[in-house]
Parts: sequence; C-alpha cells; structure tokens
Amino acid sequence: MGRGKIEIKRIENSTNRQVTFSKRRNGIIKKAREISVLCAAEVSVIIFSSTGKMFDYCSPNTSLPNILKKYQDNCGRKLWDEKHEKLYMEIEQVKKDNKNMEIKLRHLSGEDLNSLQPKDLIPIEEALQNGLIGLRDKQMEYWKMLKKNERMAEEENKLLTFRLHQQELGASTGNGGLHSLELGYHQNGRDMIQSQLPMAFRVQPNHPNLQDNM
Amino acid sequence: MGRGKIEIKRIENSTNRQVTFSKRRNGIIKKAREISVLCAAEVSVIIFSSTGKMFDYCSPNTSLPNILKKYQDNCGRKLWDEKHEKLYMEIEQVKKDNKNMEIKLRHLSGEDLNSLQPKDLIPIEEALQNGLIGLRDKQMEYWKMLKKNERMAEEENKLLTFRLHQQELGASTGNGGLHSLELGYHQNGRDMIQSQLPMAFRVQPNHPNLQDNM
DNA sequence: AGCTATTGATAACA
DNA sequence: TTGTTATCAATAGCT
Repeated sequence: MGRGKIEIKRIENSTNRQVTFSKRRNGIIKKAREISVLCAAEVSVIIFSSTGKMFDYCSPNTSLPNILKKYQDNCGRKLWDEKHEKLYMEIEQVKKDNKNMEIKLRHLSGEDLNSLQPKDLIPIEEALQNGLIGLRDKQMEYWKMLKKNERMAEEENKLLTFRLHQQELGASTGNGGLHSLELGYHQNGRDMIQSQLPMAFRVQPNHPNLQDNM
Repeated sequence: MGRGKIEIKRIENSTNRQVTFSKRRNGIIKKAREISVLCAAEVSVIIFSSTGKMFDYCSPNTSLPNILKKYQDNCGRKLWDEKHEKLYMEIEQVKKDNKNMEIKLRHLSGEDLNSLQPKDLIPIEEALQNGLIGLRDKQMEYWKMLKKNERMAEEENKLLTFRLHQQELGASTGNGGLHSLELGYHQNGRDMIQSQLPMAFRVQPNHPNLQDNM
C-alpha cells in the first residue's frame, strides 16, 4: 500500500524507518480504536519504537490492569502473580508467628488456659517464675545502686558540710588562697559521682530506648 | 475499504460483528507483526472479543512482562505495584506487631530488662504476678476436679466390691436372675462417672486444641 | 470460508 | 516534519 510494494524486513534507512513507524503506529492505533467500537472488543496496544519512545492504546470502558487481569485468567500465564504469591506467603508466615506469640502472651497472663491440659500448665508456671526471678534480680540491682548512690550522697553531704564549715572559718580569718583550689577538687568529685550514676537515675526528659517499645 | 463505507459504531448484527471482528483482528495482528519487523519496534497487542475470547500478539525478542515493565517505567502508571505496595505495608505492620510482642515476651521472661527504667519494671511484675494468680486458679480447679474424681472412684470401688461380694454369695446360692439387671445398672453408673470427668482427664492419644499452638 | 468491488493505508516523493 | 498521491492492502458485503 504505497508507491511500491515493500518487503517485510527491517528498514535500514533510519529516517525512513522513523517515518514508517510513525505512520504505521497511527494506523494500528486507529484500527485498534475501530475494532473496539465496531465489535465491542477490549483492546490494549503498547508499542515501543526502536528509540525507546512509547505509545499505547486502551479501549474505553476498561483499563490496562483490567485487561492484564483477564489476560492472566485466560491464558494461565503469570505476569506478576508469582511476586504476589511470595508476598502472600510471607504475610501468612508472619501472621502465624504473631498468633503463636499472642497465645503465649495470653497464657502468660493466665488467660485461655482452658484449652491446655494440666501438664501443659507446668512450663508456663516455670516461665512465669523464671520471669519473676529475672525481674527481681534486676530490681535488686537497681535497689543496690540506689542504696549505693544514697550512701555516696550522704558522704558528699558530709564533705560539703565540712568544707562549708572550713570556708566559714577561713572567711573570718581572711585566708582565701586555698579555697578555690579546694572547690575545684570538690567539683571534680561531683562529676565522678555523677558519671557513676546508672543512666536510669540521671535526669532525662525521655528515654530513647523506649520510643519503639510502647 | 470494502464494498461500501461503514460508520465506525457498534455493529448490531451479531454475525456481521463476529466476522468483522475476526477479519480486523487478523489485520491488526498482521500490522503489529509488520511494524515490529520493519521498524524494530516492541509491540504488544491484546484483544478480547465481545464474547470474551482472547487473542494476543507480542513481538519477538521480548515478552509481555518485559513490555509491561517498560510501560510502567515510562508512563509512571502503576499496574501492579499498587497491590505490591499494599502487601508490603501489611507485612510491615504485622512485623511491627511481631516485634512488640517479642519484646513483651522477653520482658516477661526477665530478659532485656536493661533498656527499661525501674518504674517500667512495675507493670511487668504485676503482669507476671497476675499471670501466676490466673495460672494457679486454673491449677487449683484441676486439682479439685482430680480430688473429686478420686472420691468418686473410691465410692465406685466400694460399690464394686460390695456387688462382687453379693455376686459371690449369689453364685454359691444359685440365685442368678437379679445379677444381670444389677450389672446393667452398674455399667450405667460407670458411664455417668466417665462423662463427668473433664476432657483433660480422659485417655486421649493427643489433644486437638494443641495442634496449632506449638 | 472465498471473492471482489471498494475504501483505507501508506511508500515514495515534495 | 507534514502533505500529496500513486499504489498496494484490507475488508464489507455477498456467496
């Protein structure tokens, strides 16, 4: 259909190829539109030129995803379901883990025990008792630290009182040279005590480790 | 192009429509093949007839998934990624739940307590204690049932011993008429006792409720 | 399915 | 590019 028959093989002349592509592309898309109207057909056409430019047509009253879904249903080929399948399986696995943990948590809260036999209560009891032991170890640890800090604070207090007393005596005798040195030493001691305090006991507006846990 | 011009609108005559569909469909696919050869283009054509029959063409040296991938990259439209996105989000959500529960379980086991402040230990301690209370309630319940069953078994034993004694006496005196009746009554009593036993105490090879829990 | 009169598409050229 | 036009190709209406 033109001023001469042409062989159906790659057009080597680049310009010619581009022109032919443009005209035939329009032709195909026009034909696609026509058949979709004339015959109430659903049509999808996607064309990439050799230079990578894209053109497409999709009949009205439908959509490409729609057509692709029907395509899959019809010819059984997998276009994307393989990926979906994997994701679905992952969800199922994670949900299963979830359920198991939920059940464990319930059991540890003393709920839903009716489905268990008496012998199954024993490991739960042990877990709870071990949990309490671990917890109380930690509480004891904190308690000891608290006590230790208290003692240190008391000792520091004594020191402060003593220094203050000395200072008052020094002020009345006019002997101030040594005081700044002694004050410096004292502040050093304070920093040391502060650094020995466990993190939990220092004044902080919030605790970064807890942000994600609740 | 035919024995007369036709309007581009739905062909009402069903037979005509089918024939036209068939001819034009072949035409489009031929054209698609031609442009793909002549212009080194990548082409995908999918056509559904109004009766739902599918026809497709895909240029050689490529594939439909390939073309669809390029399609998405080119025009930014989402064909299936939207679905993927949703699935990914669901996985993330469920995994987050998972992590939270894992942390709770660890805390209840007395592990990973270093990241907690002393005041955060209190609710955990309460949870563990409540769990133990619930658990011990259930254990006590089972214990009471056990005791009750024991008592019933003892009473049944007494009854059996008594009946046996009577039977022995009856056998020696040749009086057999009443025995079968009494034996029937006796077996009834046994079934009753069996049915009053809680499920957990009946002989079973495995427990269906536990299949999914571990 | 074929046939063929016609219309439609397009290769070469401007 | 875009338009023109001589040709070839597709196909509508019949069989």
